[in-house]
Amino acid sequence: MEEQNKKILLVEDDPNFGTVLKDYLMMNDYDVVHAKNGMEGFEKFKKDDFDLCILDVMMPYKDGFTLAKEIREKNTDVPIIFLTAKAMKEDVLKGYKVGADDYLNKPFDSEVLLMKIKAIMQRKATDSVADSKQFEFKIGRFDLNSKLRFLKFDGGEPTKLSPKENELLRLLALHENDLMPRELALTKIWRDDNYFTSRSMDVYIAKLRKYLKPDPDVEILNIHGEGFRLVVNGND
Amino acid sequence: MEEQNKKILLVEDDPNFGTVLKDYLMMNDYDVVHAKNGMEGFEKFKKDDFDLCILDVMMPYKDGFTLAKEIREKNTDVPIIFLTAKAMKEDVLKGYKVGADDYLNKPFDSEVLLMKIKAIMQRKATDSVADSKQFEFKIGRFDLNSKLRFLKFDGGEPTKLSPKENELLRLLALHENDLMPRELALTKIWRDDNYFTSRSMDVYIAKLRKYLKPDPDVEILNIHGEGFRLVVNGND
DNA sequence: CCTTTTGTTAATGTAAGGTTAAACCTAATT
DNA sequence: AATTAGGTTTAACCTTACATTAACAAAAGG
Repeated sequence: MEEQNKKILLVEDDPNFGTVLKDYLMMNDYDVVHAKNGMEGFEKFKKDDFDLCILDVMMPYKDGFTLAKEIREKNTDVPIIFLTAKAMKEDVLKGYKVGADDYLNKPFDSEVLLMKIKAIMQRKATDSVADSKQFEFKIGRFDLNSKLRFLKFDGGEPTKLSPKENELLRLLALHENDLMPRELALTKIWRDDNYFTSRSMDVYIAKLRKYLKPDPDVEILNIHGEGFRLVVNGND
Repeated sequence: MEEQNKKILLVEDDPNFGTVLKDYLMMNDYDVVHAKNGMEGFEKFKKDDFDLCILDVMMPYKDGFTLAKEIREKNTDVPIIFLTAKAMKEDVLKGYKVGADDYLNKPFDSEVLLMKIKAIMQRKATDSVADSKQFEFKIGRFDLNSKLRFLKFDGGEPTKLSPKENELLRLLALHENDLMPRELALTKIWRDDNYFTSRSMDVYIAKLRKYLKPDPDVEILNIHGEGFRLVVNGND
């Protein structure tokens, strides 16, 4: 099979500008889905898998940041580029906190945008080839469905997991029996590594341990100063 | 564990601005090497491993782009951020072509730079997990897993090792049956060779001997004034 | 011997992790 | 507008893990 075009979600309320941009991107071999506001953007995001999101910051109903946060809850990896008219410092900072990959001030040159897109895609390509699209895990007698965010014990009633619980358990599961470095979880899930996020993470470890208690063969061990290790005994 | 600070190469010809920026970065826990021009920048780059390069574009003798190209020839991965006074489109494009990770126009807000650095480092954090060196050793009837920091006797329950215990035993294992000079451990693990670190090391030797007691064929011998020797009897 | 080096144990101080509850925030509902 | 609910962060307090230092005993080696 030939290489699939990259899919871009473009959320931009200005119909003229949006359409022009969409056409321009499509001319450059990207598949583009254009949403006219934050609401619609989120709906479309849920329905499909995108390689990149380009979000206007100022939109009616739901601004770009809010949308980005919702997107991040569903998907921690997809790159996000913000478009903004004003280059307010707080806005930029806010953007990076939500996990922006880049930032563009309107009006911008479309070629520049194209280069940024290329650069980001390249990073993704080299970056996380490995930690792929894996969403289902067997953890001892548990089944974790990371896409639907639930945890089942012995095929019984599923326990719902919050986004953070889910992401953390997923990261641990990806490294089953191996070290999952603190730093990794903090940068990937919390997008910041400081005293508070670190404490927050500990709180979540406690929650997960509680969830995992039913199976005595499953445990989360700490490696002092390094990180955590999800071990499943009895299958070695 | 002594978490290593990230190392940044800063190449900036304006002495005032360069110094201020360097200090600011160092205050934020980065190790910064400051070069005053492209030539010097490349020399310093070759001499060390950096996690990030911040290059001024306009510099005498060798501009930022040329330097970036040379850096890319040596290292395809290290992230590069360009600083530039003028926001010429061609420059931006040129930058991305050379493989820039980001682009900042002077004057810029230092907090913004900090966020960009963080964002870039986060992206990098993902792939650095995998690199496997030598972490597993068989020592008589023991198995040392130096990555997960545990020691197993006869495949039984693993004993957890502290970072220092682990490093020291690993060094001994690397020199199994051979002399492991005091000085080596002190400079590699304690990063200082004086009376106190030396005594500290002796304390750790005592701890290791205790751990290794279960196997009578394994012992740590002292070579007076020289160092220690991890010997495994019965397999020669 | 008698000085230096090493062996060992215990005491101390600090940092990291564990746990629980309260505070906070935002979205959804009344 | 006020309330509620879910999710997350912050705070407080406690426990455990580590590394260093001190103190004293025992070997080594000139």
